[in-house]
Amino acid sequence: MSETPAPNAAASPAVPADDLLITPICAIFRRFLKRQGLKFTTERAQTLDVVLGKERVFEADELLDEMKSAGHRVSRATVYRTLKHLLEAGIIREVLIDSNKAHYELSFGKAPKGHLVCVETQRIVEFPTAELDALMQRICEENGFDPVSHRFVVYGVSPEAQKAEQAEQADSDS
Amino acid sequence: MSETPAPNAAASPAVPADDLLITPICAIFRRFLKRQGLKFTTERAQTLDVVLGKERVFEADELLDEMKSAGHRVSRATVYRTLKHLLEAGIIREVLIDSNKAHYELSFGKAPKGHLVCVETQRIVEFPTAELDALMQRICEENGFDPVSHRFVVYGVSPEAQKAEQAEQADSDS
DNA sequence: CTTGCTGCAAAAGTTTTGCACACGT
DNA sequence: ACGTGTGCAAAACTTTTGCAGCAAG
Repeated sequence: MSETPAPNAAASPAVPADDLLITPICAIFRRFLKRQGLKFTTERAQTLDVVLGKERVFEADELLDEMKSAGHRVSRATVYRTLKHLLEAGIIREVLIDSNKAHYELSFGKAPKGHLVCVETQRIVEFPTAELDALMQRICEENGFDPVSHRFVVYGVSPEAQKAEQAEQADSDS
Repeated sequence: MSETPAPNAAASPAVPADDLLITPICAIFRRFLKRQGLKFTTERAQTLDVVLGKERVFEADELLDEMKSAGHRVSRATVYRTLKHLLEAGIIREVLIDSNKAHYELSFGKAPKGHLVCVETQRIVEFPTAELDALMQRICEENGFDPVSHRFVVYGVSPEAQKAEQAEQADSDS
């Protein structure tokens, strides 16, 4: 059951480049489904809708909660199944933040981002990764690989957590 | 229950730099444990021993199997508990390969490595990441973070998998 | 109508934990 | 002796799956 991680490459054959900017993502998803002999159901539409509202990294359970809050009646199973399709359609991509649960982000049309994660508070800051794309190319060439995507995660202690730590120190001194 | 990912930084205060090259890792682990008021047990020694033999990325269950093969009687629970301590001691680090299970590698004294993963065969190639250390510094400075570590994973299609794919194409043409 | 989809509940896979007993220091 | 550690089995969590009824094309 080892899972193929976010095959962004699948997005390229999915939609002609020209359509990328003018076609609503919803239509793109519908086309993707049709091409695979799959159906565009209410649940899938609602899931996509909530996903499109996400500006940051999210996880499956969080998405489910948000959908229920939005008044959509959808099962956990369906959310997981739909996330798989959104991955294959290249509309979202997987972000590796920790090894316990999957994290996703909207990827449509956007360049891959780096993620700076606070090891104390789990706060996540995104940053652009222009130089990493070049590095990916080079590494792949050197090893005969065909590049698909890359992930760069930096772990550190956020300013907030640093302050909290200092406060703790002061406490133990008293 | 969110888990702190491989705090490599914990390694620095653990052992004076001079000892790094002359002290057996076993002694370093023992010291680390003593400092924390923990005990150096047979099971922990055996786990460290098997871990030291690993040249590549490994996972918890794989480690347990290998230990049993080596004739060590140890429980799964103890392996997991010991991995936590090895992480804190900075002797191993976590490698994010997929979001279903944790992967580790021996990190002692070694610079962080990048990983090139084949999305088809899961084969992993390591590569050095000198330029990424500098990038980590810069990103952390820009955001007021205190750098701890970083992970860079590139996904691609390995030469083997490319060949297999071409063979498949040829098949469907016939 | 035919085929795929949903929800439920159960299963599967990894990691954690409570408890009684055993072992380093 | 004291305070940790260990093993076991159960629990916790995320993700997957089988199945019966339901809905899209």
